[in-house]
Amino acid sequence: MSDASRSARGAQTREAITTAARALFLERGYDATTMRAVAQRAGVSLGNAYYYFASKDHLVQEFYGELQLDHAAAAEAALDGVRGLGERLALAWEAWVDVAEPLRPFAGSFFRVAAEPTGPLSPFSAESSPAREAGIELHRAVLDGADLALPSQLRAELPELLWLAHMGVVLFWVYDASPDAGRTRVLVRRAAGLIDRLLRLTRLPGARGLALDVVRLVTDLRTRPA
Amino acid sequence: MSDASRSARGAQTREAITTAARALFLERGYDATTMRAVAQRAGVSLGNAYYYFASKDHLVQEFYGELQLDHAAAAEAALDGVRGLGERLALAWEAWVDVAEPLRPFAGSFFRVAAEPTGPLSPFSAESSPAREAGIELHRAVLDGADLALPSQLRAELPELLWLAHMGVVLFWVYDASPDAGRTRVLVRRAAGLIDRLLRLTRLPGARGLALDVVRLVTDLRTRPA
DNA sequence: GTGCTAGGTTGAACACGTTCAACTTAGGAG
DNA sequence: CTCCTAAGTTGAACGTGTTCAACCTAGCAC
Repeated sequence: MSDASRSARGAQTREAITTAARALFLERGYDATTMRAVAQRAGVSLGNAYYYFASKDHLVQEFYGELQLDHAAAAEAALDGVRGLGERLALAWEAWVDVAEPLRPFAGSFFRVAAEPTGPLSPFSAESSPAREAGIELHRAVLDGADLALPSQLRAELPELLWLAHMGVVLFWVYDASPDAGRTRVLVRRAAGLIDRLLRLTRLPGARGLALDVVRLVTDLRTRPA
Repeated sequence: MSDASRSARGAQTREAITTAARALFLERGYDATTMRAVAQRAGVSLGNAYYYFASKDHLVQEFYGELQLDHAAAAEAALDGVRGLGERLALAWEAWVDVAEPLRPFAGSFFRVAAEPTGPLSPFSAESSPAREAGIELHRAVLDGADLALPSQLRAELPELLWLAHMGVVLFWVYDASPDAGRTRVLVRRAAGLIDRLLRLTRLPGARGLALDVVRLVTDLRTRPA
């Protein structure tokens, strides 16, 4: 068996499992979906599902990765030609709400899994490092395309700070039960505008010192490891 | 059997269960502690434990309530005679870090339980309403004792906003693996100072409008229910 | 053809959280 | 005393996520 066909055998089974999992998660939600049901619909044995996914939690990581890619693509398309930072931020975050919409039915259970600090799905875990880097990179792109001059120290930290703010938006979204995530959409649009204005305020001497102290705090906390 | 003695019988069993649970959580952590082990150490049957606590999750709610009371008492003592808002906020939050320290070993698992949006332990759930109100009340007291004049609209929303910020601190603390929660202590002390300065900035006309728009966003989001 | 190996596959078994129908006990009513 | 009710108590049973020793299969070396 060649490398290609050897891995093809495995890849096919793996895909069957993710397909079955996606369908069942959407039908019944995360908790009500059993590993046995996933395995059965995928046409494999229970043990075999665990050969490809170390745990039920790892199944959702698959969707998390897809979400990242979809968001990056949607954001890039939406941002084309837009220069204002507030508008760019709003569009990027709204794009996330759009692509994440299908996951809403089981967002809660998904989040409970992600919340485990030592778990593989935690946004701060080593296993999530690629996703985290991609998220920060996306916010760097939001900034790069904007026509807003900022103090360089602040500017350097801003991609990560905006990503953190985005994680806050995600948190809000998880708890948001309004139709079509309407409250999250309100939050996103107006918060983006407020952040824009807040950043412009750093031109004032008083506010500038405060902003730089915020940056200093963030860097200090990062360079003070466990 | 009088009401008092009737409930006394139950209360005694209930206390035996919480005592056993506390000991086992500290010894082994949340996940490694089984309901069977709790029941056995408490000297009751497995089913009986479920007569007093609807689920394993509900066991930790007991500690959460105690934590609230301890925090309120510790904060009140620490704040006596202190007038500066930044210092009051720092002391109140540091008091929380102190009283929460014993829970650190299983804070992660505890948090995973609390993170479930529809779960009883979520800080936004109806079941947590008393704890949430108490937390907001504590921050109102922090503000009441401070010698800082603020726009009234902002002032009215501030207790809840500071409580939300405190939830953010708790979030950071959950993910903080540094010895004695050192990073959280750094965050708390310096963030409190920054918040103080930020609030003073609202005296500037430019910043004031921004602050009031933040307040407006918060109230809009609250008055736009699911 | 005959091994050999590594990747793939299986289902029984385990420990767990949770449920529930049955049982026991305490105290008041007659 | 005897009954009655509500509170309290029990452990077997269920469904779950996860593990594991055993097994199978495809390709390669000879």
